[in-house]
Amino acid sequence: MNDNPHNPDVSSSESLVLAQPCPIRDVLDRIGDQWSLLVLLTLRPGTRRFNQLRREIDDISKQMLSRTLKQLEQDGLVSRTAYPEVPPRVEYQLTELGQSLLTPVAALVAWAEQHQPAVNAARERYKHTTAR
Amino acid sequence: MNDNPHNPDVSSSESLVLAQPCPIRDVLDRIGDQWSLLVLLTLRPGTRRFNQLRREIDDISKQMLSRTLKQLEQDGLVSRTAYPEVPPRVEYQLTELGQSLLTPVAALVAWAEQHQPAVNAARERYKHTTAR
DNA sequence: GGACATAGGTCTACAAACTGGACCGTGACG
DNA sequence: CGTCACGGTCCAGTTTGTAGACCTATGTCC
Repeated sequence: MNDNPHNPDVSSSESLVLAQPCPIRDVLDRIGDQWSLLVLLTLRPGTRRFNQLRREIDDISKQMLSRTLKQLEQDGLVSRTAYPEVPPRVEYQLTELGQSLLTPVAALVAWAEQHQPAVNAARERYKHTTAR
Repeated sequence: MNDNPHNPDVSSSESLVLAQPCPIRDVLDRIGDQWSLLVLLTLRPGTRRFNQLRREIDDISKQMLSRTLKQLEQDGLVSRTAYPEVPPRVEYQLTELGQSLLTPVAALVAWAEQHQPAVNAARERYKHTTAR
């Protein structure tokens, strides 16, 4: 399969750093799951309760929020505090690790804000130049 | 609904910056789709052909790679050059915009590498403390 | 005291997204 | 002359996400 005669020396020209068990993949798979970054960003200003997060993110389903929070907690990015009251009260907040992640994420958000016009322009251009 | 005695003044404490039509969501939805960042990172060292990308990323399906590349091209992050040869040759490379995005992404990757032990430790801890 | 609301979930159908493999057309290799 | 390779697309089947009913247990209203 990889001893292809047309394609000499493939293995050495490809870096293959992203082959499955690597830290980049590992972390990217977590935060690149549509919701995690959003939750983290929403927690940036401070502690939030479950439904509060849901309202702020607005189009996340309960199940996904629940699952995402559980993962973030598992990864040590968010801490969960449940108060044994009725109705229950549960507070989520960033851990130190979670806050440290927000630094690079903030850079990403800054990029998004800064380059949004360029992206939109590219999209417009694509619509016009597309041959299909 | 928001006159909950435990939760005074909810509406004013919620920032709601992430309500749907916002640049953050817009860009995060693109790059947070499991594959886009990976493709971008794989293109970082230079031009790549379709199947070359597929081999380097290794567990991406043809369809998703095709779709992801199309989106990245649409957003002006990647350029596509098809040579009318047989068998066809198609080269993808980062645009300037795409390269500019890699700066904050690299910061994220650096975070991932640096804090991977902490994340793994948190996962271990979770496994032990969990009551279920 | 009985109905109803409330917070934080979970469970269950149903819908959307993703996967793996077949397929396409044409030229080069064996 | 059969088979492989390239860059895709298309289809069937599996996985993932969604909306909404439901749960627990108390406080509030009447």
